[in-house]
Amino acid sequence: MDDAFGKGCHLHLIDGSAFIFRAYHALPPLTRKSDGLPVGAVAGFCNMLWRYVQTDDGHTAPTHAAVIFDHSSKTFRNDIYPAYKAQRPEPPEDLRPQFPLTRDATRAFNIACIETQGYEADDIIAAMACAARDAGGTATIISSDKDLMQLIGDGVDMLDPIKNKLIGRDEVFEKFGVFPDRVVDVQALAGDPVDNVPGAPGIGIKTAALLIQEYGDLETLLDRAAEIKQPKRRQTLIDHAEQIRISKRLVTLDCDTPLEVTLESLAVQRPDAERLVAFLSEMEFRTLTNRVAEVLGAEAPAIQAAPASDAPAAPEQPAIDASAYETVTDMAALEHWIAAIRETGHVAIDTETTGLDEMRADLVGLSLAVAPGRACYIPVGHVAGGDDLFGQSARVEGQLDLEQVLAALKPVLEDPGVLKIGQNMKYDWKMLARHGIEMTPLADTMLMSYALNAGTHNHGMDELAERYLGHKCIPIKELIGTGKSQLNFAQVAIDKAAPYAAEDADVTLRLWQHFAPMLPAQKVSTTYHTLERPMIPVLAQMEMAGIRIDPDVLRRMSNVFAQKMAQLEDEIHGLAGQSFNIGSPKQLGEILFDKMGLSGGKQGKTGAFSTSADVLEDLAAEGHDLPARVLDWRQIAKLKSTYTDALPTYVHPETGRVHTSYSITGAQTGRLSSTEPNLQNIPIRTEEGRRIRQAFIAPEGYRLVSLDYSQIELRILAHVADIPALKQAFREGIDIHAMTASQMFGVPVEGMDPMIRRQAKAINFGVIYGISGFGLSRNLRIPRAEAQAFIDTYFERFPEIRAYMDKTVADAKQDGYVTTLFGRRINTPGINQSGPAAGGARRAAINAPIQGAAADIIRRAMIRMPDAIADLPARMLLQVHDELVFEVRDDAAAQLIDTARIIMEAAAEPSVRLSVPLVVDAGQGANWAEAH
DNA sequence: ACGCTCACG
DNA sequence: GACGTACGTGAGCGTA
Repeated sequence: MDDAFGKGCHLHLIDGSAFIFRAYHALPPLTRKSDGLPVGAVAGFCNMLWRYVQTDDGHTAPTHAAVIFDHSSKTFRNDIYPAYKAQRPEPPEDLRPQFPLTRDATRAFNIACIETQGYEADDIIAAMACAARDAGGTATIISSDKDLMQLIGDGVDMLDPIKNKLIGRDEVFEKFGVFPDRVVDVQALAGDPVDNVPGAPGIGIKTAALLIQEYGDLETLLDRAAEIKQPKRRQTLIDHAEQIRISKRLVTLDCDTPLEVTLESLAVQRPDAERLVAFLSEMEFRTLTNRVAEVLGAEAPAIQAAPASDAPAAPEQPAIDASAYETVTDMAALEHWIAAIRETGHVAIDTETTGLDEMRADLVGLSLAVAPGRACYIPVGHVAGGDDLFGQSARVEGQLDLEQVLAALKPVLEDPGVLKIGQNMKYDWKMLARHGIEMTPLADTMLMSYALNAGTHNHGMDELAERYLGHKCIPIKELIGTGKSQLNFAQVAIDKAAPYAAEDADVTLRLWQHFAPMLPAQKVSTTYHTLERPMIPVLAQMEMAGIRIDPDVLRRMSNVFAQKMAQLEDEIHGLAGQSFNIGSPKQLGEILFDKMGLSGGKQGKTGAFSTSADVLEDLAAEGHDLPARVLDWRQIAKLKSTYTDALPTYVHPETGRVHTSYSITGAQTGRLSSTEPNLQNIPIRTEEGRRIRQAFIAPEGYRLVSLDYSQIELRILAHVADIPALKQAFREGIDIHAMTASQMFGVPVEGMDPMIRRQAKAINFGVIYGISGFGLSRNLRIPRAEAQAFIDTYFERFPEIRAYMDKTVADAKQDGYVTTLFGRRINTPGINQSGPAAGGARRAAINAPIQGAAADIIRRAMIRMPDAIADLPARMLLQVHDELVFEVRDDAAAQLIDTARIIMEAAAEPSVRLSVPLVVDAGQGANWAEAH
């Protein structure tokens, strides 16, 4: 280990957040050439760090150093005084993605990177300065922040990095009129408008210093306020004594902030030349890369403005060898791995569990990887294969205790300076969150693949390993078997489990190394960092929250449905003249078309008759009763089996709620999908189905709130295709379908025939889907020629739409992908095919940027939502593509609606300034039916 | 395992 | 002129 921190040691504490903001404002908004990622602040930050590392101007050189960052805007000070820093504007959009990069930069410089949830950088700096002094060493704070000046004293000084000027007691007196030990008293009186520290009205630094000089300290002053001669000043101090005391607590930095690292671990290390140069060249900082390379004697890789699409030459890597992994069975070995993680600054992690449902499964083991081929498995929950008489299985000997392992790993898993890499991180995040560990920061190879390859292939690990590493993973089936006799992972022998599990971590790490440089090269860094990765904790928390349902409501409905179905069954069998399985399309087809001789065509490969609702509706319209009854029966059967019967089986035994799972990569367009159960397809279109939503309820004292975007896809179309008529209609807030009908058929919007409006609506939707005459004719049940005539008229009236469609398809053909307004990339393989498949690919390409942009917008809203509603007694529970559902305490529903609406309506900004407004409708009630 | 049907946006 | 077709999902059921 490092030597103890003590006499002769000198600690430098660099105020990272101040560095970032200064760099951001000092420099023009630079972007990375290859992909447009904003990097101005990172560039300035790196330059400052480099200058700092290089400078040796006689000021005591540090033996230890750390860069300290603010972690989040909410700190314990908000509990003391809610308005603290409240009016502070959000950091600019182009700065935000740079925050994590500045952490990366710090690590690349081989300097410790420190931040703590709930504390400001200033608090950590104070605690570390105290610790350094208490240990007999000294500290220098690299900052010019006046709030830190109170810390100056014996053994602690400050250095303004811009002026390169030392700030000591005299400089503080110059600024505050008091010495450092009384600075907080002056600040408490004077307040600080920038941070919203109230202080005493009408008293500034000058007056405050005068008062403190006269009375010695703040408490004495307040006690003896009555003696003050000036009447106004006297009254102010008496009236605002409490406010002044609060102000003092706000500005005071104490030594008690918990530190998550030891001073010893901050020993100054020479930057690893290769790593630093690699980082700088990835950022494409040409000048600095060359300079650093020269000074440190490393080779500067050539920076390409537009890297070739073929994969860069991969460094030599050890082959994947499942027998080479370590099984960790004692704490000393675990500590070794933790040290290795701290050394590399990243770790690939994978959890093994007893099942796929992360709300119910138990942890069986964890695997870690720090470098290719360097991985381990930590078994914690393996049991002997056979059950005993009581169905209990014995825990296998020689495993570490789960809680002990997690306690040891927690600091590093929550350390903002250590990147946690996973494949489908949401799963592992939830597993660990159930044990009180909230991993951050995160990288997810599945999401990286999605950002790069959506539309091309799926993003499961086995598939990625095969495609990108040329490696076939050990199939899980080899361990647990298949079918009825399938084991759970806990029952797998440790010597079989370890190679499999550790391999997963190893593969994940290698995939991360493979994908990381491709993100910037393929220009999807911003998508990954702003639209994919931040979804992990947001969705994990929604899923863990779950939504309450009332099983009794569903059971009653189910009984009613059962009776109705029995009744209809009798009727249908009577009409058919025989008994048959109505649920079998095959048997139904035979009854309808063979036995009864109705007209209807054959379908598809199987040669079976189609009995889809379309067909049955046509038959019913011709006056046939049987198909009409079958339609009724099917509707009820669907509601019963898929909803009223199935939903209660998903109620979690402990939470009493239903926890869906969202797939971030489930849809090609950026939409989420929802499984087990799918809560994105709960009925609403028919009255009977809609009632199922009454079973989705809020607990006593709470309400459900639903907010949904109105016509978001048409609005996006209006914007991206730049259609003046459509944009104007949205700006004026008029009925968009009526407007379309009016334009097409030349009828006034007032008193419009509902049928005409319906047709226009169908066309509007058709456009979004890549309209065809055939599709429209079928949807509207009108002759194909008529439908085609509608479409022709539509394109005449709105020529910009055709231009947009043609351009989108042309882009797709040329690039092999389309992009959304926010830069999401959706690949379009098959766009250059010929034959029938080409039509489908073409329509998908037209639809993807529209559906995808809508998905991007609601993702942006969701990512901002937790912070926005943090102070409300409310939780976000569900997302249904253009709708968000919340649970909120009765008294705060209105406030939640206000807040969430603002976030949703402004979600595109500031990345994209839409030329049409986004409008959000809101509702609330005791259940989802009422809220909608 | 796969196709059909149908629930949603 | 023919091909086929609205875009994106997931679940339950019947059939092979």
